[in-house]
Amino acid sequence: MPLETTTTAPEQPRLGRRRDHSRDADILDAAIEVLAEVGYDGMTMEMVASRAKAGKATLYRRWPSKGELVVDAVACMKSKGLDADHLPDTGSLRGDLVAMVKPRAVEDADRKLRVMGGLMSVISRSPELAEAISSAIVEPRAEVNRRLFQRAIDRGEISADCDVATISMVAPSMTAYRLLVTQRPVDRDYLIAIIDGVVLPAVGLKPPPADPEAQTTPLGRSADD
Amino acid sequence: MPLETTTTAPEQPRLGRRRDHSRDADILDAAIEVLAEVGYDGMTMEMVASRAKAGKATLYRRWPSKGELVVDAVACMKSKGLDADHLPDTGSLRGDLVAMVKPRAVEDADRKLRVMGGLMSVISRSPELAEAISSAIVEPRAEVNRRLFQRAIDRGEISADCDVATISMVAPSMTAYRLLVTQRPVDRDYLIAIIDGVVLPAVGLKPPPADPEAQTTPLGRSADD
DNA sequence: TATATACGGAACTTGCCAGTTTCGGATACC
DNA sequence: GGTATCCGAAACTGGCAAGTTCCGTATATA
Repeated sequence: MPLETTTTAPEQPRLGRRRDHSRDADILDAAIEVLAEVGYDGMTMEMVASRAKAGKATLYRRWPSKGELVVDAVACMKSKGLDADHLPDTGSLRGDLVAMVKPRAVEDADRKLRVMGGLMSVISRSPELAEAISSAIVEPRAEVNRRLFQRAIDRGEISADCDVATISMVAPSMTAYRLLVTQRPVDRDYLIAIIDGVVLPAVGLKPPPADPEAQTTPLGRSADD
Repeated sequence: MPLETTTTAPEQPRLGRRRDHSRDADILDAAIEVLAEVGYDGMTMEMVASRAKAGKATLYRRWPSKGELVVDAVACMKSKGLDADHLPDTGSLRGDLVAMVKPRAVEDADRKLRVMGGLMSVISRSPELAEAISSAIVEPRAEVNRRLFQRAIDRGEISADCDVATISMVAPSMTAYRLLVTQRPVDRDYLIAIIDGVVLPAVGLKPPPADPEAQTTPLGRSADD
């Protein structure tokens, strides 16, 4: 959902063409792609325009500056990905956490992390961008985790004393560091290792004993995607 | 330790002045400061020169390009900070971990993390810079943790089965995320919360019961800085 | 069909910054 | 003291990218 781009109530032209707002999404998607690849400073308006098969002027007709286009593009990522209101309930915390590890979700998180990395050096100097990143990337991810842990508390699986705020950040932090700093892949095995080796112990749960047969978990991989 | 700046064996001038290599450190320190504040792309050679009270030409007499100056500056941070060969042994893993949490060390880590954040978007496109960051910032920090855990294994305090490689990354990852992404302070309380709430449980240790009197820990704060 | 408008593309202006050159002054060596 | 060399300061060059303007074309409305 792009932010309001026309400042005042748009006087509709009584003749001719209207602004084609369907192109906005293409442009924002192109911006996200470029951001993920080369970062904020490496990104040029020319790159975004050509990737969206648009003219540079078209970009400036809709956004007043590169900075605002980027803020808008980041905000646009909010809608995509996971929805904290419809989390599948597997009956156990480990089940819930492992259920989050699906190729589609991993891929989405990967892209968001790369975008975040490309914006890292700008975050500290642009409160608007920092806010956009927080509400589009950081908070949704943390919120999902918080709900999963709260649910585990509610069903009596883990103690109500545990520091949910901190533990919700374990997986996001470690995946970000792994991908952006050490440049190693964040794949299913790594995510399971974090769940079983760090997150579950932190809430006082023992992970299941290592199964010599299955690589990761017997019932982790589900049919959908 | 700056890398070799003169390419060939330097023919010493038989008359006049020699190059004043004592200024190298000032310039590299200035570069680190600027990097921490505005990042790679925000940094200009002009900024570095003026902060080091040097001329821009002086910078280019010693480093052939901005990129190599930055790689050298990052490599220079390696020597500072903790030394993995002389870690104090408090007799327990928790004691060792808490002993790392000293104002001087926290401040040093803070600076290194900010520099890393300012270089984040460049890492993926410059293997040399990635290597410099890894060997100056990432590896030393991880190595210290690995030794502490290995020592705990050796003294029989924790199981030899635990995933040292992964757990060594918990604190670095979470502090980096906290400082660079959520922009909240990495202070003593936060570090202790990670140690007691995440790291120790992950290796199968129970943290000491909460002491209603002390804010953090009874014997954590030591005399030396 | 006529027209007003948005479109893509390309030329253009402007400002910044990497990197270079020049210069007068300082300093160590002979 | 003479001289070779390094220094800091400042002027300069060249390229690149943000942002603007212009133009021929496409298209939705009347």
